[in-house]
Amino acid sequence: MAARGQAGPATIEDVARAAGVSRSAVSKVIRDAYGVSPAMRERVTAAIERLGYRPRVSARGMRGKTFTLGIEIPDLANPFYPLLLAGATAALSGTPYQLVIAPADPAHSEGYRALQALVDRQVDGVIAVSPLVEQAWLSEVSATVPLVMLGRHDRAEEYDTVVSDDEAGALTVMRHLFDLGHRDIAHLTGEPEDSDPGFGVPQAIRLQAYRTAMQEAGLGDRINIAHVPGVTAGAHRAALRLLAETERPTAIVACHDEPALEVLRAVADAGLTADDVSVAGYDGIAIAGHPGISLTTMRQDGERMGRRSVELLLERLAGRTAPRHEVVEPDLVVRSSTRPPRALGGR
Amino acid sequence: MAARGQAGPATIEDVARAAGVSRSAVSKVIRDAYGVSPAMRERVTAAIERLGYRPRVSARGMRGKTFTLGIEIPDLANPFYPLLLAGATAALSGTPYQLVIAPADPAHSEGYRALQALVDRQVDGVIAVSPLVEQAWLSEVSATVPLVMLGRHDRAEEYDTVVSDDEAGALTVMRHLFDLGHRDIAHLTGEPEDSDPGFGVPQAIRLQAYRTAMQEAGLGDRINIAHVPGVTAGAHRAALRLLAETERPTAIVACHDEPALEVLRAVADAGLTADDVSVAGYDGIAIAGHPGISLTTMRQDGERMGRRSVELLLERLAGRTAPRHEVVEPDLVVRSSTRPPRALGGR
DNA sequence: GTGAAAGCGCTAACAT
DNA sequence: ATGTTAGCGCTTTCAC
Repeated sequence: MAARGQAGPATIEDVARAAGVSRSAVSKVIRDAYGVSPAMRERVTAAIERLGYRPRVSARGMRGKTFTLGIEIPDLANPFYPLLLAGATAALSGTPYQLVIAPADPAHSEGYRALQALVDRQVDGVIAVSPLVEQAWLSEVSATVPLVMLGRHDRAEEYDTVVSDDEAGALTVMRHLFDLGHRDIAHLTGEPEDSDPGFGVPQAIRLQAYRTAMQEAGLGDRINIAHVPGVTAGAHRAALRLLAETERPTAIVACHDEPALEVLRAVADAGLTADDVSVAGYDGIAIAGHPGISLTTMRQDGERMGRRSVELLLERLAGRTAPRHEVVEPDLVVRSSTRPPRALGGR
Repeated sequence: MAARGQAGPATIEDVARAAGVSRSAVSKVIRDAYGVSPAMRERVTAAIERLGYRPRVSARGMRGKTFTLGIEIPDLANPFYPLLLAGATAALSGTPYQLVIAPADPAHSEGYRALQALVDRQVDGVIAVSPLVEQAWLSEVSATVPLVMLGRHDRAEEYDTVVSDDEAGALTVMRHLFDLGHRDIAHLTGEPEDSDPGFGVPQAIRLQAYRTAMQEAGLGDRINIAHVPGVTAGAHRAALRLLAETERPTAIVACHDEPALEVLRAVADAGLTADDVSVAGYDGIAIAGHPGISLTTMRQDGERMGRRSVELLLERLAGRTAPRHEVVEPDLVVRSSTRPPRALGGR
């Protein structure tokens, strides 16, 4: 497919020579800019084809765009994130842009590194999913390149945001449990430092909603929060501890689905069932719908969130300057992991 | 953190001026090349810090390396792939290289597009996970940049490969089922075109191993293969069909875990249990260990595979020229989804 | 040990 | 409509 002339891949120069035209002519053709006769376009295209020419993105980058959009993602192992990617990729198909992902270990607040790596590579736009980077730093980054912060509730003037309505979502879960008759509801989440930096991390919002809901239901004294470092990894043990309490909660709400799965595992390991303790998660990952799991959860439309993020970026590249802040509504998916508490005669 | 002088981010020129040295001096410092006095290094470092200078990767790319390794991955939704990424990322920490991921929809044989996008971006090395691209094309690519093909069994002189021993793995699953007493074992896999292009796609190897095992067990006439387009999406329906057969199989082996989960769902939906039909998958994804799932599977060490791929790339960058082909052994994980067939008195 | 200068492959402003 | 040319920010000889 690529027939090279001499050393290394063909350059724009090679194409120009082969087609008997100038470099700028070739450049115009590949960018389909104004001012090329059909005849010339024809010859150039043929030469490009024949030489298997591919423009070097680095070289283009020096003069402007790289046609690359970057997204920084923590923990690809959480099945919610690939949904964002699917949406983002879909929104990009048909455009000349390519999406590249920079993975970032959330544990070490590596978001900075990954985001910086993307910026260093001259991406034309970035999406950040890291919850734990400073707002000021993000503003600084967005002076260089359009930025969308995905999944955090703090708004800034400099960059766009896309979030799900975590407060409404978390309140909906609580209402669902109250409606079933639950009163002793525990909440399982990460370390306080991780959920409190003040810039509206989803887990922090959901935790606060839990508190509010309990208070307003007059259950302030039954508030029971398990802060566990490395939520997903620690959820199993933390849940076992909750289940061993003398006043065992009748329901456990986890800050998202991954730890919720661990809670379900703990319930099973403790020899209990959904009749003994109800479990709810958050995100609506696919496996929650499996009959063996059947986890009640709030579904977030990750695909839509990813898609919107890309669209906001494309708008910026098209010239928009006013910030936009999108909110996506989640919806409750009730499954058999939540049932009335036993005392009320579970079904 | 970044105090800019005038317009746009600082360049090497700005740093040179600020430190009162030449551009090449700065260049030497940032690459820590030979020939810089401690005094100069000191001043330059200070200036870099003060200006918040970051070398543009595009500019560096024009003269040589981009310090970027690319990996092309189909279907991030399959939890096996993030394992590869975790391994790859881990192997890269401490090196000056950054990993970028190019997602590729496997359905459209988009591997070409994603891989090409990476090459266009001048990555210093690529890992390809796409099973369906032509060997010849890969060889061509590897003339430009070191390439590791991950998860395919065809060997080439031009590039390195990392695979798991799929034949041994698939045979092990079959032996496990035979040992339990199963004879009517069905195999669920993708479309023949997807598994047969001749370059050793894992699914094709596993399918062949199934055939071989059945033949050698004298069960050639009970071979029962369901080829379903879009395995994961189609597995549920295909499984229901298998379960409705008059000579219903006592065991179903799926080509990997994702479709196996769908088979489990189908078993439940048909009102059956693991006592009626055993199910096995392949890959050893985490959820297979959940009590609600408990899927028997062959575990592949994805983390190790990702790590080795990166290491092979780094070796190439360090000068190795002879191709290397690594094989990683999978191991059987027995769970409650496989039991003796009912006729034998399943416990 | 340090700096001057020549490119790397493109794009875009400017001739023609 | 087409070609000429001046950089973009860096690395890398090669003099000093």
